[in-house]
Amino acid sequence: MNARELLKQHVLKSASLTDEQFDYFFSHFSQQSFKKGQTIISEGNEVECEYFVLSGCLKAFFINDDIKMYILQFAMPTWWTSDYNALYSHSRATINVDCITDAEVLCLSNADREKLCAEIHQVEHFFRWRTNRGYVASQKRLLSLMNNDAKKRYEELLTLYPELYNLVPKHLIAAYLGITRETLSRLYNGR
Amino acid sequence: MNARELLKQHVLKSASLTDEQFDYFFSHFSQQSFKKGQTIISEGNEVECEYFVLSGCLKAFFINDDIKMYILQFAMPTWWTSDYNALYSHSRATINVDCITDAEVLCLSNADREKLCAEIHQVEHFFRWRTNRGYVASQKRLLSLMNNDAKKRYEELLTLYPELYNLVPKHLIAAYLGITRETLSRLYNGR
DNA sequence: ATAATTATGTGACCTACATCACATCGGGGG
DNA sequence: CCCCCGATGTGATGTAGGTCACATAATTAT
Repeated sequence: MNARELLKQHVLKSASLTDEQFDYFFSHFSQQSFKKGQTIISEGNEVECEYFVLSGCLKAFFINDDIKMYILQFAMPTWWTSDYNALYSHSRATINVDCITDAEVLCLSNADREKLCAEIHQVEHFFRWRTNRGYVASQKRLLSLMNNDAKKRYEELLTLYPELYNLVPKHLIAAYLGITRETLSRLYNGR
Repeated sequence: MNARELLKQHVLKSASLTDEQFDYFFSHFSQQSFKKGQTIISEGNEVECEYFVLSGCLKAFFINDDIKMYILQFAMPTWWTSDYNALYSHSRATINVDCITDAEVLCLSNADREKLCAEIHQVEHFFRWRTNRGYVASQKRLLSLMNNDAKKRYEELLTLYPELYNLVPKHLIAAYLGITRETLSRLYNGR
């Protein structure tokens, strides 16, 4: 499926746009290709855009003072990602986004999103629901982090996104779960 | 300040409604009063409404199988709360909301919110931004939970919301931080 | 193909926080 | 006014997961 169709099917799930409206909406996106390992957003820089993943897999992550990485989000096809804190508040990025595999994305600028939301009520509706779902998912992950031990969180992740198992190196899975790669290795190799 | 003015000032921060629009918007809210300890949403029941806090302090919390409580959110004046997962997906509540102090709230039904969002573009805009901010806050808390130890999280919480210190019993602060009351006690009484 | 990274496994030991047990304090209802 | 229960403090001990160290397998670059 091409970029236009993939985005269209995704958007129409939660908003009803006419064909003309969608074409206008789509005209504000630019397609970009990245190689495995390339950085899309890096800490300290301005953040202009959010990204809709067409193919491949990205990660949004934070590096702390001890150079430990924590992964906020994996982003696979039809997922959106960015440093939303920086994007919404027009501040510098505090997280990074890069490519776990080669990837293609559609890029939408903050200014264009706001313009489109103001111009087309249904676009605003779409973005409200996208964030609603993100918010609920984030709350669930918070609860899981407080309530479940590492093993349960690992099983939960693989149940929710089985495709990650082969796609993503284990030390990144660990960084998502909030544990070390050693602990993760011990979890599935029985202590 | 009365309920109408408090909500109006809150809404106008991120949306521009005319006086008539706001009056219409406001007419869909119903005011309710609760006593300390009263339950507003309880696990297993249908969730109809979300709540805008006028006065007092609520907590949204989860109780796990071991009867341990985890607090997802405190809600103070001008904050919104509900079980959004249940509310949005029309399922039964998996979390509870009750009153830490006597409280007054404005109650808006899910159906009315959607109706208002569809009727008034600026209302949809308002709710999009409200959730945007909630999403960013939730991501920050996730990072903090993974990256910082209990002491740092405690200091962070008190810096962000100093009013909680006198308002909320310590065992609830602990339940928010994801630690036991004993550990919290040891943190600020130097081991 | 070979060298150089990068990812993963595994042991020994350490630490933050949990658990359990019991003491004390303080405020609201009878 | 007193009693009782919820909130808090504190010690002794248990444990999940972290840290460090080193070995080995799998990719990537040359």
